[in-house]
Amino acid sequence: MLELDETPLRMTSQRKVIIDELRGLRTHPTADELFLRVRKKRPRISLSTVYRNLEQLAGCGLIQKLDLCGSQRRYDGDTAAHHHVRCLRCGRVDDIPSEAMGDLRKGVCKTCDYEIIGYRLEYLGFCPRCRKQVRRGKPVKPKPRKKG
Amino acid sequence: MLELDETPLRMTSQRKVIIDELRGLRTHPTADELFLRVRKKRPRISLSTVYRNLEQLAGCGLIQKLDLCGSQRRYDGDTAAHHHVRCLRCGRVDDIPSEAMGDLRKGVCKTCDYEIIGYRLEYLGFCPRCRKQVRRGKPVKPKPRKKG
DNA sequence: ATAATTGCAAAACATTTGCGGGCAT
DNA sequence: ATGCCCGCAAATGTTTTGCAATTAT
Repeated sequence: MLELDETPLRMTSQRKVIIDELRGLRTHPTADELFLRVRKKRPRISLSTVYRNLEQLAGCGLIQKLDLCGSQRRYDGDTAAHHHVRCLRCGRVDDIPSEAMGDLRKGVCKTCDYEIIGYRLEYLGFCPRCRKQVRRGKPVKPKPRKKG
Repeated sequence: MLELDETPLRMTSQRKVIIDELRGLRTHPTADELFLRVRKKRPRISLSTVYRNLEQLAGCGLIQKLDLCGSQRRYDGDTAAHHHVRCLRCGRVDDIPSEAMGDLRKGVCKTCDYEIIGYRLEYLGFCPRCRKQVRRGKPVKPKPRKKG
């Protein structure tokens, strides 16, 4: 597993607590959930520091930013590609172990223990127009920050 | 297809323009994208009216609220369940026609004409804890609005 | 020493809500 | 006439950013 001291990032205590806490969880917390936990160990830490670090750690490949349902982004200490289950009632998010993938019809999934109601599938790629732009070397820029 | 006059909603001109515009698009606009278009026909309409109507129309089943990648919610005039492709460069979202589902490996999808880079799969259901709550009749409430 | 990083405050964004007046029924 | 709905403005919730002080290198 990639470690903090193998990156260009400085090893601050805040950073270390953030990454340790995140890696110790299997629930893929939002930034503010993580903030509440981290604050128990470092009471003076700020929410911006948490956000900033999550961004940087994801940029270095030490953690993964998730873009799932819901209004808040979630973060994952496991950088391997895998899928997730989200609870429709409490919002908790867990991993789908690869062994469970065959077991995901309606009803209770034996391996992940969720009652599966449905799923959401979104493909990602380049539309016809952008394919050309990308081939011509124009960079992938997601969309200007506001006001067109 | 379900129509406006079959719902308890009043048939205001704003509402009609919103639903017509949305149904005429295949790109699943965000609220503000739709607002810009609708404003050409009704220059005095407000963004809140667009949001409020999208919410109500989705509640009545005339349109569909989408919860895809990205920071903004998108809306779909087609209420049938289906999947989507999102362009990683411009953010455009299109339908995946069901005939295309077999054609979605890496490379250019013949039917939808996107270059497919990957996909995102999220299962939805009830976690072990909430399963019990739901069985006891406790309602599905997503999470209190803020401040615990 | 120097440059990255922090905490705080404020800005930026996306969405929702309160209200008084207007319009569909 | 009733009350749903509109536009406007303000509030809310999430994430980002500017800045001066602090800290890892």
